[in-house]
Amino acid sequence: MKPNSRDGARHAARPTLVYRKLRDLIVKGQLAPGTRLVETDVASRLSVSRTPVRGALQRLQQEGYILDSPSLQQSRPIVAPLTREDARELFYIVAEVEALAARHAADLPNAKRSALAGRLQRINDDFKKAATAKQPSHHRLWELDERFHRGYVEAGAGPRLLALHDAVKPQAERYERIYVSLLVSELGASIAEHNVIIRAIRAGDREAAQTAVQTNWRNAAERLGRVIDSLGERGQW
Amino acid sequence: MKPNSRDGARHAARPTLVYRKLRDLIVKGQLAPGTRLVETDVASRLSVSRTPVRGALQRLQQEGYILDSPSLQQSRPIVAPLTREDARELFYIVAEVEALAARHAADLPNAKRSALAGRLQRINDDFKKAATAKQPSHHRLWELDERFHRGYVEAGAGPRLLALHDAVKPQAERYERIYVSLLVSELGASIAEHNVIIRAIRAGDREAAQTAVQTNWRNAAERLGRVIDSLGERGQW
DNA sequence: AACCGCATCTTTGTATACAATTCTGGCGTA
DNA sequence: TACGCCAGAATTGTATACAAAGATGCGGTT
Repeated sequence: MKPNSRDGARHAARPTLVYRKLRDLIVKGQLAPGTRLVETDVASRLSVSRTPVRGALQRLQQEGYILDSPSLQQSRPIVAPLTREDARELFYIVAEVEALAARHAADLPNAKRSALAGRLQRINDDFKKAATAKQPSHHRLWELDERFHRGYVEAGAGPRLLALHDAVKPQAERYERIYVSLLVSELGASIAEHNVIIRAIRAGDREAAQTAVQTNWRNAAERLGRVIDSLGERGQW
Repeated sequence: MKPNSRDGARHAARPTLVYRKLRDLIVKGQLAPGTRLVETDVASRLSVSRTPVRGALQRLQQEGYILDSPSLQQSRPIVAPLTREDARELFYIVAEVEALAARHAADLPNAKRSALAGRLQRINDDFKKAATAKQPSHHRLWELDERFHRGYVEAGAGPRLLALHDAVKPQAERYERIYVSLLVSELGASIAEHNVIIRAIRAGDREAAQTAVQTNWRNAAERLGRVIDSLGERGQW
């Protein structure tokens, strides 16, 4: 029984596929915080052996998506819980990472910078339109916000910073996805903060760009904190 | 070698031992940049099977100590090269990570803050003494600088930020270890910058603390960049 | 009924066999 | 000589067998 006998199509490494699949399930909330992850279960569910699953679990653990129960000797991984404190710390980290990228984006040569600013402006305009629609689509709002931030990160970050961003950001997404519905009412603040970012990048003012992004994420952290307070934490019992 | 602070008195798992051993060899430069890491070689050299080695290599790769050749299908890991660009990006990342920790340290209650400031002051005084000795010990200088920074990071960082710091900082150490001998002449600047950090923490001024740490590391990046220019890069050919 | 001890089951850790892929070197041909 | 091709070696990828550690539950004793 060799599952790889006839699947010669796309060549993304298998452990990476397992990793992505699990990460996706965790980020989207399908794997609830606190869930035990059993190697053999995951393996049979995804039709691979334990070996690639093990690699994927190690990666996920290192990035913070799963934790080890402090039981000695053995590992016993569970999906990381979502707590108010963790959210706050995480958002403050994202703030610094993206702010550094924005700083570098503001240092780009003039032509690239104004092209970037234009792209961001258009995304933020769409964002505003989507936010003021009668029935705002959560998914669309989330996607536009994501694209906005990704825009300057990709433009300004080097390979290391980009890797760090890719590792950290999806964990913030875990929180955003759960609480997004309750944040819709405060979208006006986001739009205004985005505009400050755009202006700083267009002006090539690195300090202003860095600060504006920090402010945007720190404010988001505070908004999220209030929502978590009212809704409760998940996976902590 | 010093055991890591947060992994307690328990026997470390074997993959972790392999991971630490390899990381140590890389950080200390015993495993030269560019070196191929062959699973079976590492395994036999450390008297374990390929399984735990594989886990260790995956962790090292994810953290950036080793890279995969972009050759298709298979992995073929090599020790990450040391380049001027990488050093710069890395130091700017450390700058933000430690600066965020310093910000939080400056938010501590008064008693803890001044105790911390006192500890840092003593370390920096020792640093100054060691720097002005007739024959400055590189190892001692490096250790005191390390302790200085670790002081406020441990005081201010939460679990996530601390984990991030532990993952990123040793990579900066790779550069520091190689070029430390050429940086001794500029220690005066470091001492002065450290004092700015101490004053900001003692005053409880979060913005000043964050900025002071950023400045310290960005200046270090520039100093290091000049040294690399004159000495050349490693593992890149 | 509550509790303890022990056998068993579950789960993770390690080693190893085998498959798939990539690299190397030599040989023939132009 | 230069080039390309093929066979075999080296290396990584995957599956699986077995070992070790921890959890579970049953039956007996009080």
